[in-house]
Amino acid sequence: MPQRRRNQPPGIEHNVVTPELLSTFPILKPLSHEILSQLATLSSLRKFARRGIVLNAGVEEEAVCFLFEGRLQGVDFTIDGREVGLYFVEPGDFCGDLGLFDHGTQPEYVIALTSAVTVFIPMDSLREVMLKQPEIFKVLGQRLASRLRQMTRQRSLLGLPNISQRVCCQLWMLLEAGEKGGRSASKINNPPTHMEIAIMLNLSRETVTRVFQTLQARQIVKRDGPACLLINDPDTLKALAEGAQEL
Amino acid sequence: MPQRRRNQPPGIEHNVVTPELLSTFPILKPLSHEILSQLATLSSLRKFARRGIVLNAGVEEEAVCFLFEGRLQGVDFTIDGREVGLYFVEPGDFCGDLGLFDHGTQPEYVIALTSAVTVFIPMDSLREVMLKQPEIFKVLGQRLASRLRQMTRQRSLLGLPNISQRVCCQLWMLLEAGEKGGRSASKINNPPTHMEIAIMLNLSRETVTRVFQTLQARQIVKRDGPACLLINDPDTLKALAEGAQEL
DNA sequence: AAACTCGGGTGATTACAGTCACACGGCACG
DNA sequence: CGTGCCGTGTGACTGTAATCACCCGAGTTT
Repeated sequence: MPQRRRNQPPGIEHNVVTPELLSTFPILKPLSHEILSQLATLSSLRKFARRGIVLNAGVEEEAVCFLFEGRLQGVDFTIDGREVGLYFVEPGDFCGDLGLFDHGTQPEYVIALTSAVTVFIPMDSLREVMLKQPEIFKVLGQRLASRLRQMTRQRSLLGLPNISQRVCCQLWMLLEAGEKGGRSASKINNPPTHMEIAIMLNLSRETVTRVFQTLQARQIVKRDGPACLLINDPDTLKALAEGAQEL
Repeated sequence: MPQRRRNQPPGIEHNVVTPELLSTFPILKPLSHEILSQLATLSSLRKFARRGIVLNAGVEEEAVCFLFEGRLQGVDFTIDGREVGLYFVEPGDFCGDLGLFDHGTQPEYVIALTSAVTVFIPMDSLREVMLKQPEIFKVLGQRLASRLRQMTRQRSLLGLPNISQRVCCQLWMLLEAGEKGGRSASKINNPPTHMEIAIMLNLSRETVTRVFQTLQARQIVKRDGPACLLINDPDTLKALAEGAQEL
C-alpha cells in the first residue's frame, strides 16, 4: 500500500470511530464537537479488501461512506454485465450521498480499487445534521453540482470519435485532478490501470494498451514504477487531447 | 406546434411575467404570493425559435430558465465539434440551476428543439429565495439528485456494445418517462428525431434509422404521424432492451 | 411554382476497434 | 520454492458501424 500514514488518528486500530477521526474530513470539520461525538457513536469503521463492494447499486443504502484511506471507484454495470467506470473517490472524500437528498436508492456500485478504510455514517443522522446546519447542506449541494459537472465532461469525452484523443483527454483530466495540490506536477500518481481507463472510456483494455505504447514510444509519457506515470511532454499531450495533433 | 394551450395564463401575450405564470411551475407553487410577485418583476419572458440557444456553456449564466412551452435539450459539444445529447427539458421543468448551488458556470448548452416560451428568473434572487425557504432548497436538491441518477443511467446505456440494444433501451427509457401521467400508454409523444437519438447514444443518424427500419419491419414500433411513435409490442421491446432477445 | 430545408431511407465501401489467443514479468501467498 | 494472479504487451482476424453519396417527400419560404 503506497503512502501509508505514519500517524494514524485515534480509533483506527481499535475499529472505533472518534470525533477526531470524523473531523479529518473537510466537510465535517465545521461541525461542533458535540455533534461530531454523537455522529461518531453512531458510525462504524469498515475496511475493505481490493475489489470489495463498498456500496451496492439499487438498494437504499443506510449510510454515507467516507473514505479515509485507499481508493474507491463508482462503477455501473450494463444489462449485459459490462463494467462501466464512473468516477474515483480519494481519501477525505465520500460517496453514497445521493440518498441524503431524495431518499432514493444508490444508483451505482462503489468498489474498492485498493484495500480501503472507510467510515460509515448513518444516512438519517447525517441528513438530520445537514438539515439543521445550512452550512453543511450548502457544501453537500456544491459537491452534488460538481459531480454533475464532472459527469457532463466525462460524457462529452465519450463523444469523441478518435480513440487516442479520448485516452489523451482522460489523461489530461487526471493530470488536472492531481494538480489540486497547487504546483503543476507533470505526473499522475497511482494512475488507473489500463483496464480501469478502458471501462471509463468505453474501450477495450487492449486498445488502451496500444495507445499507451504509442505515447511511450513518442516519449510523451513514461512509466515510473507501478505507482506513477510521468508526463514528459504535457504540451503534446494537451495538443493530442484537443485534437490539434494526430497520434 | 402540437398541443397548443387554449387558455394561456395572463402575461404571455404581453411578454410580461405575472405571479400566476410563475405559480404554474410545480417547484415555485409553494411560494407565497408576495415572493412570487417580487420574483415576477425581476423575471423576463423569452421566446426562442427552433435551434435557438437558450443557455450558453462555459459562461456564468445569470438566470435560471423555466420552460413554459416547447421542448429544450441539454447538449454538449466535443472538442472536435461533435454534438452530444444530454437530456430533455419538458414544459414545467427548468434548467440552468447548477449555478444556484456552486456559483459555477453552466456546464452544457441548452437549445430549443421546437420554438419555445421560457421565463428567466435571475439566479441570485432565486438563490436568495431558496436559502430562505428550506422547502425549495430541498426540492432543488432532489432535482439535482435525480439528474445525477438519470445521467448515470444514460451513461450505462453507452456501455452497451450492441447497437440495437442501445436504441431499444433508449426507447424504453423514453417510454417510461412519458408514462409519468399514470396509465401505461404504449406510445411516445413527440419522439426525438433519429438525429437526436443518435447524438444521445453516440451513434450515426443512419445507424439509428436502420435500427428503426428493423423495428418497424418486425412490427414492434410504428409511426403514427410525425408527432407520435406507437409501441406495438412493448414486451419485445423490453426484451430487446434487456438483451434477452437479439434483433 | 420554384427553391429551400429537414427528417427519413438506402447501398457500397472501408477503416478500425473488438475479440481471441497467447506470452511475459512481478508479486503475493501458502 | 513453486503456484497463481494480475497488469501489461502483441499479433491475426473479423464484424460492424461510420462515412459518403444519393434519393425521396413534406413543409416553408420567396
